[in-house]
Amino acid sequence: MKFTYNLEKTEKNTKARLGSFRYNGKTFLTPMFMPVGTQATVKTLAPEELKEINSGIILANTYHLWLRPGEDIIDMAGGLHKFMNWDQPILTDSGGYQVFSLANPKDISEEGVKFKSHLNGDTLFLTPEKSIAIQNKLDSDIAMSFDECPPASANHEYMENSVKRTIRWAKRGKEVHNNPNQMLFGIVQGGAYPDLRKYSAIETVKLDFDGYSIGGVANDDESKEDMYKAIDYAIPYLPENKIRYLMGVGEPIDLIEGVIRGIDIFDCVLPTRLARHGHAFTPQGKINLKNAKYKTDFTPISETCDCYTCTHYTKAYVRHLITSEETLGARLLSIHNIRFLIKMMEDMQEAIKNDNILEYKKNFIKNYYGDKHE
RNA sequence: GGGGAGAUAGCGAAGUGGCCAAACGCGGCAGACUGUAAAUCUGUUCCUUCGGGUUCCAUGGUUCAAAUCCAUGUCUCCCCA
Repeated sequence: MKFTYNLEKTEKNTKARLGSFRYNGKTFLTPMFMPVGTQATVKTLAPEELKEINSGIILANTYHLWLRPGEDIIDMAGGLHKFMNWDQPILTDSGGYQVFSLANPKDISEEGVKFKSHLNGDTLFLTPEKSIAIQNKLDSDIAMSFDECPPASANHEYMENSVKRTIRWAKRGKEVHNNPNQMLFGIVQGGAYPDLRKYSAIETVKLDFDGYSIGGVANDDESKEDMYKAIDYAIPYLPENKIRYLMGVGEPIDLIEGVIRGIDIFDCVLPTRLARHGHAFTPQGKINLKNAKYKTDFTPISETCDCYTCTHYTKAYVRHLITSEETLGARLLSIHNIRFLIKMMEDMQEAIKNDNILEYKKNFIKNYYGDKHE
């Protein structure tokens, strides 16, 4: 293992945690936001740009890299870090989310999951053993157990069977995991059912992973309340001294709610996807730069943001790039949106130190939603 | 000068008697997006007090009914001299 997690402190009024780890001579603090680089790249951004906005871990995807270029080629390149020129931590998702997005319920068996390749329609079969073997070869720092990520709308019976199978899969994956430099995380499922989240957490922890994640949230039409409850149901059963990772969550308000509930790391495609679609996070809420009203707005996206985009360019210019489909627009907005979320995490780290995260939340909501919310 | 083709909503382009306020694409205006099949997808785009009103180069005509048929005019493009 290339790093170990240290829990530094827990905030006085909430379950928010400040943690740290050292990697390649640098110290990283949690709570942390992980930009998503599915295909061994955070879309439109170079590693230097990610470091400049203080990114820590990034996420890559087993399924996508398995299909292209293939784990053997990445192995030949000397592993994912060398291949993509990233010397900070990498977490690889297991392909579990692709069970949700690419497969049908009937394609899921005890053995594994049948997929149709999104590239050429080939029938593929991914198993827990295969997912871990691929991740071992990719040589990421954190591998994820192969899980099923069922829809939030799944009924109790389906969810219970799914949770139990995911635990069996986790066990199978752990048994074949053999990269000593790589941590392996377990995934808690169970939807919004208290008994299943508890059961999943207890049984997953019994398998003794290097960290734990909460998955299956923010799928389909799940309400925010259900998502927060899912976290609350699982957290009490997770060990204090291990990283807790809430998978796939990245709306600003959800990051705050997650941190307050005891989550350490998050990943989400939102900042980069919204960027490509012309949206920007600002302290006063999300804005759509494609809107005509920004045509002649020669002010930065955010006056208070320290990112390269906000310190050098105007809304009108970024809007022009986006509407002209110039790739620099997506890049500048990706820089800004990721920086916005990372800055939130930095502010929350500070707030945890100062035991005033509830005040941070209150102020954030007041600015972000104004009169529209709470 | 002779022969031919055409003029449809912001643009391109279907439609060639009724099912046409008029397909489709682009552009415009908005919306969605939470472990990325996602630089994608959705809605909307003549006017309207939502009852309706006014359109398919112009004018006149045929018809119960015309973007569609006929006549004349205007303009555009192509070929030959």
